[in-house]
Amino acid sequence: MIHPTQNNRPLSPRRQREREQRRGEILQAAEAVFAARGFHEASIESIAEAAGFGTGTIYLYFQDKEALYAAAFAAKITQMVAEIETRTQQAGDPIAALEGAIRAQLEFHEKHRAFFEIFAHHRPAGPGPGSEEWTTVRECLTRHTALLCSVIEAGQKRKLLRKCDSGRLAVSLLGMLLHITRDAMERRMPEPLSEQAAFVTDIFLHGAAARKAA
Amino acid sequence: MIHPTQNNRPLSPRRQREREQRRGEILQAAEAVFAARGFHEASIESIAEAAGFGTGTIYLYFQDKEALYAAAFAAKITQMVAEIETRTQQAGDPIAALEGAIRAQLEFHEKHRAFFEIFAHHRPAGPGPGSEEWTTVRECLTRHTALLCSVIEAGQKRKLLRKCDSGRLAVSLLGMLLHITRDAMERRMPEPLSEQAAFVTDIFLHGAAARKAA
Amino acid sequence: MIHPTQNNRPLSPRRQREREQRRGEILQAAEAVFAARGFHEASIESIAEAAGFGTGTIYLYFQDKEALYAAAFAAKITQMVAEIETRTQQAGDPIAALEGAIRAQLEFHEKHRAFFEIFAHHRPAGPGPGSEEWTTVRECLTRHTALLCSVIEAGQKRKLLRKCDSGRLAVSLLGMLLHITRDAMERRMPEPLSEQAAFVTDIFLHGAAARKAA
Amino acid sequence: MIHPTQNNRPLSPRRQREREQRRGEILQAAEAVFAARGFHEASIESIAEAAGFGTGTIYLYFQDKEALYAAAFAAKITQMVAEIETRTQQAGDPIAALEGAIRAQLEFHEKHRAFFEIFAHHRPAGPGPGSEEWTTVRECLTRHTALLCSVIEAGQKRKLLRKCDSGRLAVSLLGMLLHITRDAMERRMPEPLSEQAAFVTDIFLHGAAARKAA
DNA sequence: TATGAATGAGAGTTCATTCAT
DNA sequence: CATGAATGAACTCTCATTCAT
Repeated sequence: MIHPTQNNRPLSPRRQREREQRRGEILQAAEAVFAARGFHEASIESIAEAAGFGTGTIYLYFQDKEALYAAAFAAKITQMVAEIETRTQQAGDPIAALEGAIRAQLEFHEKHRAFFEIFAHHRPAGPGPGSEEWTTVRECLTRHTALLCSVIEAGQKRKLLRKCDSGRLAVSLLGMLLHITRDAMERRMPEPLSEQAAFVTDIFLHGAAARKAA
Repeated sequence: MIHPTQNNRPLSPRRQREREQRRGEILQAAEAVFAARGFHEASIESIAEAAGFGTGTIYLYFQDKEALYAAAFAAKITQMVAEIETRTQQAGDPIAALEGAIRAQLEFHEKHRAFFEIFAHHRPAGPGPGSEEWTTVRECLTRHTALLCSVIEAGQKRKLLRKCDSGRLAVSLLGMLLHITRDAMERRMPEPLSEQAAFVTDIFLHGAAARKAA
Repeated sequence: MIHPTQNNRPLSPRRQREREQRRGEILQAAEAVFAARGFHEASIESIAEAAGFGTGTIYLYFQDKEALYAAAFAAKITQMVAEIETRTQQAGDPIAALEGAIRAQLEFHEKHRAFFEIFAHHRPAGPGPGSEEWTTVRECLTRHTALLCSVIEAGQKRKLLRKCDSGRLAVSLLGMLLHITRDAMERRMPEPLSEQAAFVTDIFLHGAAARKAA
Repeated sequence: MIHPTQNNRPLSPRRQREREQRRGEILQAAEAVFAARGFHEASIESIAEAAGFGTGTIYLYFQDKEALYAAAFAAKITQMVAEIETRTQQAGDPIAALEGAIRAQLEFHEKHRAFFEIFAHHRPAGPGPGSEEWTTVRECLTRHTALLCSVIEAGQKRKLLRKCDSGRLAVSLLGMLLHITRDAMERRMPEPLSEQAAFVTDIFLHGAAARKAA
């Protein structure tokens, strides 16, 4: 995953650690700049400066701009997935886990608005031949969906959720979350996104149809 | 809406028609190229070539690249909204209208895969001060959401749908549709998207929760 | 001088006159636009519009933009030379003629400020191989200098002016006039240029040195 | 005055010197190309090539084409003013200083014919709001006139020159010098310009009028 | 290893000029 | 003759990437 140095002999653990350290700093700067300006508007130079390195240095750690972007992207998603996972594990039952996941994701979107803008707008270009840099990203996204899937499947096992393709359910739920966030941002809505967690959970579980009189 | 030629006196109907014709050709080419490559990667030259015109010609019809993009975008969305609207009007009751809208949109996504890529990915950057070219686009998107809203509200009036913020419902539904499409495309799923219409309708109406024994 | 039509057979006097008429209109528009915007900033289209013709029409009367510029330039200079000449002929003696010429030129500069800006700034590029369009212009400028020369020579014949190279004197005088105008314009001096006529005449005739006590 | 690199921390003296060096090379190339072709006809690419750099490099040293032009212009004028000043300081009395200034300027025109073309032709467009790049240029030109003024005023103090607006006198003299040069160049006169120094001095001091019998 | 000056391909855009109508 | 839509070469300027130090 790490951009290979010219020289292939193994780095000392010390070197290795330092390298990871620097890579991390760059990633963090990259995330901030990409989030603030978007992919095309963010220049390598500005990222380097933000990270406190020279321009050329970036290329010692990342193949090119796309790879850096993909790496930053992946790192962020990974972090989000982790946060969501933590929350689901704290829940007592599958329904609570689901609501936890929903809430966690909305909170994450909220805490990382700028990133979300990019996340929502500049994604890997189609399935295409796929520039291999995106592979990692796609894997992260897959893990994200998979996480929701497993929560849903847990609910299905306990007969709390309908028996139907959990993948489709996960994708649908995710779509709701993403678009609700996008909408809130486009309309600059002031109230916290997480306030919509209950609504989303409710709709996802019980639907929009009026309940028949019992 | 049409980029004015320097000269403001009215064109002969003949000229007028030809102008619209050419404008349309350019828009079509632009849509294809933008969809295939994305905004930044699409060059004006490639669009001009695709349209069978010289580079400079584009600028006789559109202020600049952004305006062209916005126009292509808006044209497409307008078309989609129209198709959905038609379908909802053919339906007998609000629930059928809802399913019609869902199906129509998925079919549209399917028929215009390439466009969808940008539709989903390169949207106006934030609500911001907005580079006025986007105003049209935003209006179209708003009309799209509004259309879904009105269908939902019709259902609410007939007590077929729950009484809750129709906007939120519309946004949620839209999110499901968008993300399901995205997912299908990213995974190059072969079966037609419209096959998922029933599923989406069902989930949207009745939710994912297991139904209590009646 | 007139840009040849495809067809070389002589035009009817009627046609001929109309042609000259149109050419004149274009020249006038060109002068105005060039003066207002400068050579490079003035577009053929704007000139055509100002003249009330189509863009292409310009090319029926002038080879290209440079030729048009040169023609407009020459026309203006010709006009200026004519005005100066008239004034010198009204004068009783060579000294008065000289002052008349000076005053006439300053007045012309003043009345045609915008033109002067261009006149002073965008002149034929060097002596170079000389793009033949400029020949006319150079001839006009030569006639201008020659006019001053003849006035000076008249003064010399009457022993009112020193016997020395009249050409050099003329060029020096012209330089004073041009630069005084330029200076006044650059400093946006409000008082009329022609007020400097007496000063220039005095300096040109008697020099800047203090006069010895007689 | 030097176009700042993004990074504002001070460069090492070494770097600093090299930077100045390169900047100088570019300026020199720019001067040559601008002089040969004029502002609009000179392309950045041609200047870069003449300087032996890549196109982009120019922009590391100058904001844009205008700034480069202004810088080249200003550098040259500064040099001219310096040469003239030196010469005036070597002179024993104001009259000799005046003649020195005249001779020095003519010599400079001669040595830098190509530059003179633009000096004389492409000056800042009007005083206008002024595209701030020109400020430097205007200051230089002002210093030039001021230098002549001070020489003239010295002469006036010693009663060697008439008591009259020194500014007007300076402008007049400058006009003579500029136009004499222009005329010589347009007519490709072979003899050195500096040969006209005595003539100009004489005319400027004593005028063109025939001297009354003493 | 880190740097950042240099690069140059490539972008969007303009406009003098042409030519089918 | 007159037109003005179409053209495309040419422009300025940017920025990802390289490489000598």
